[in-house]
Amino acid sequence: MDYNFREIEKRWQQYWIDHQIYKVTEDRSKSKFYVLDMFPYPSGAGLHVGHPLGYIASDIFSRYKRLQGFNVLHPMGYDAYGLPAEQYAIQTGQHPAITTENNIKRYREQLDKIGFSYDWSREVRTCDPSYYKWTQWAFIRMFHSYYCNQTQQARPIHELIEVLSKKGTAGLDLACNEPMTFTAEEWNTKSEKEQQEILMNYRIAYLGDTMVNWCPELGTVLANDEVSEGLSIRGGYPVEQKKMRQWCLRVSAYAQRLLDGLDKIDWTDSLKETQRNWIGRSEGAVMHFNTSQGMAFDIFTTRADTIFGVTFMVLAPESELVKGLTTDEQCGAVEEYIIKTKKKTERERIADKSVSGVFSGSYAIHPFTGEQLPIWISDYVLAGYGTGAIMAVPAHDSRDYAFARHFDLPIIPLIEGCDVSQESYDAKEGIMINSGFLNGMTVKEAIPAAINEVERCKVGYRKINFRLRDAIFSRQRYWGEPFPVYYKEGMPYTLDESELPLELPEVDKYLPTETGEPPLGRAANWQTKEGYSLELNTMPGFAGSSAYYLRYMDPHNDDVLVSEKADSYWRNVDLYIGGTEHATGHLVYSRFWNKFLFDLGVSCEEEPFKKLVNQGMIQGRSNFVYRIKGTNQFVSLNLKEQYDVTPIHVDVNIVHNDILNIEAFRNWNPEYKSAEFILEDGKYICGWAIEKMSKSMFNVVNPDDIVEKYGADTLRLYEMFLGPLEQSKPWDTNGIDGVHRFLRRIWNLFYKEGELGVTDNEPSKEELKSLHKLIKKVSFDIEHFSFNTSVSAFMICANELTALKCSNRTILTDLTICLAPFAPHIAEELWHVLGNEISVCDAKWPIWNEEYLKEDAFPYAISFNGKSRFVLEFSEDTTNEEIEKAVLAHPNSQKWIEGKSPKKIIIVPKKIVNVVI
RNA sequence: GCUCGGAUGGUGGAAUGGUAGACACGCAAGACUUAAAAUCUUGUGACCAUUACGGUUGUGCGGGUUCAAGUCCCGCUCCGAGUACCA
Repeated sequence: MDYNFREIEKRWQQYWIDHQIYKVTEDRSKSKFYVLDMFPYPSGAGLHVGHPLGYIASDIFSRYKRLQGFNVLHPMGYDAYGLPAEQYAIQTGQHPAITTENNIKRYREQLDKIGFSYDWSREVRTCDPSYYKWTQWAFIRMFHSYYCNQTQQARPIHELIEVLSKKGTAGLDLACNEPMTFTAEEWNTKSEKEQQEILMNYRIAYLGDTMVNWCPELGTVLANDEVSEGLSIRGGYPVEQKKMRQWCLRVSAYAQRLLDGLDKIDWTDSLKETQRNWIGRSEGAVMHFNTSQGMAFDIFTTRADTIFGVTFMVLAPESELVKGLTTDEQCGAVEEYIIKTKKKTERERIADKSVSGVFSGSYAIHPFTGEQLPIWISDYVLAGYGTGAIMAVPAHDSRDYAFARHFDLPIIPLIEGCDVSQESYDAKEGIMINSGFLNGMTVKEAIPAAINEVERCKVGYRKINFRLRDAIFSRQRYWGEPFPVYYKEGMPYTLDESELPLELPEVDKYLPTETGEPPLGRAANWQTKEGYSLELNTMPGFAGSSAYYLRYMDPHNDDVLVSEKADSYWRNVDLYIGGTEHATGHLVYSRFWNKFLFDLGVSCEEEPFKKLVNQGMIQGRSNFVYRIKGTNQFVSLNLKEQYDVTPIHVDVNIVHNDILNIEAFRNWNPEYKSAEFILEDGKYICGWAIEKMSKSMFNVVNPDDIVEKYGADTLRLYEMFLGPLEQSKPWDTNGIDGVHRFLRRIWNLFYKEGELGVTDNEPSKEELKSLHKLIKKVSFDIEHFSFNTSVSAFMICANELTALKCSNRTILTDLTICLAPFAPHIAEELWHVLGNEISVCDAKWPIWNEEYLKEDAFPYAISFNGKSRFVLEFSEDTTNEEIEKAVLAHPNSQKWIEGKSPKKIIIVPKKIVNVVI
């Protein structure tokens, strides 16, 4: 019987469905293990061969854990809301729900072919009302919560209302937009609307006027992580800064906890570092400056020690302070400058490194020297960070230095021996000079000393600042979760939780209304609350993906997001596999969202993802043919130098091992119907290059084609064999024959000349050794995510057992179990061939026996002065004296000793003998 | 600019400080075939030698630690990823 993977894979996939092999329940008699993939956005292009890489790795791990006796939760779903479906809807009028549904169907077919062990009964889709009910529910809870900085947790807002009505703001430390102080009497005399406005300052989900990334092309605002270098991540359209009233989530309140939590989770250092940079904690001081105008303002600095080097102040053009600090005679110039900077898109502003600015006309007063410091306005200061104003120390900050040089402002060096004639001295090292009470201190001593003095003189206070901004949560789009919000006298109120889900209405077009309202403004007869109008924005993409891992625990529960029973059993994700591209988006929002739910008592773990592994990207490997210019003649790779040629991308699917299938090429494109070829050795050899996998490069490899040609097991093994999981690497179908041959070799251990040839005799010593070496290696490799080397270990073992002509039942049984996580179909088949009734998924992972791994003799590399020369074998109990004697007496040694007597002989047991001459 | 990775044959990649190049692709030779494919066997870093045994050299570059360095330390070069007027 031959290895007929098509028949085998179809049969066992059906068997797994029929027997509900992958369905899991909360079985408290077993330890749980939760393995999660980042769920995909179902795009119209379908899966290419790069997408399943992480899924295969997580599937191997889940299956391995299950074989070890764990109760494994391994679910899958779809991140179904997103821009591409909506853009497609705008162009074609096709409802995004239909596009999405079709794409999901396609994804599911593709995934099913690969043989994953997902419990599909737990599937979630973010666009499904029964799912987004809980996204809306979490939003309502955020709206009705505030964040207490003293206890570092979210609390229900009614508790705050009670405190405010009794004590006012006295003694409170709350996360807010603007610090406020008022008494209980003041609070109690305010109207409902005024009270609501005040509460908005404290809510975790709040409506705020903030500078947002506005993308005119997409007609929506975007979050910081959706923008890179002034362009939208989706589509690459320019993004500009605009002030808008938007829903925001107070992620910044959780900054310290998000930072601290990183120490408790098992993620890679680089990913943690990326999050630390994104959170951007910096310790420093807020300092208070009075001005010549009488008005005062605050700045933030991390270098309070450089206070004596301040020679001017700078405000961001968007800063509220600009108006009050501009003198009448400078008014025109300032206005002109602000208009000019506003016109620049974010991208232009970043690209434009030239220095610009304008003098406001007023002066700040130095808190220690009383000196007058001119106040400038420049776009190198950002409104969104700190207070939107800085003290400029040109000697020790490169940006201030460039500005000072450009406008010819004074530069005062503060560190002994530093040379500021060409550039600023930014390093925090050296001895302070020109700095009053700080003189003689090192910079490291001066920083805290300066802050202490600032606090003592009451000109400022110690402050920790975070770069992490609140998340902007509104999108002016159709295809997203509607907000469960209605407006009464211009103030937002949430729907009652019993009214959820608020379903997405139908619209006639997926474009903004004529009056510029979001697409939901087109919804006719949308349900309304007592005649009040509903919120027309929708939630962003990350809303639905922020708590999906909790919903998988209890996906059909209509009463709660997740029951206490399910949550307390599954707790959090033990292993999360996905790409690094979510480092500052999804992985921050999810942690925030989960911490909020933790504060609410909904989630019992503060961190959602205990261990996280990033799989690398799979790039494309493009193939080229070389057309001789002006002809329809193509020349093979190694002859192309003799001609003037144009390289042309050719579909990698009609190229095998870089050899072009000429017939397929002629049929590929009518243009090449009559193409002629200059061959080498009768073949046309193509050139190649590593590029992004994309349609336009004709280098997309579809997993379906690989499965059709080689089978799912070969695909799974080959994806792992390609290289280390975490590394980016190009897909190269060349080489897949190797793993396919390996599977056939395994098959041939069972079948000899078409007959099943498994025997029941005692396994030999060599067979046991080969098998147990494999068990040990594979167990170790899976735990360390070194799947590529475990595939190699399988190949070595198969080669050894083939050479030993092994057909032993006990050996083959354990081999089959080891293979099951990697190649489940063939393993299931062979497992049943061996006479087992249950699924191989429920077998028991074998444990290696060190007894079998014992060596009779160990090869010792015999080295002279550290250079290996030859190999001798010694048994474990050979004494050092005997080894020395044997080495020196060996005829090969004479050449290296050259008659001298060795100075020293180092013997490392089982490894090496080094003779130092 | 800053942060974090990485650099090993023709290719993908192995290697707890201890025989560098496992395993696989490719290539070459051979076996089986009328032939091809498939399969199997052998060889395969480079250079030198070849009757055999063998020798020299070799993990981006330059130093260092060590009996011993691809691996550890210091200084570079190049490549990749993330981030960026964050005060």
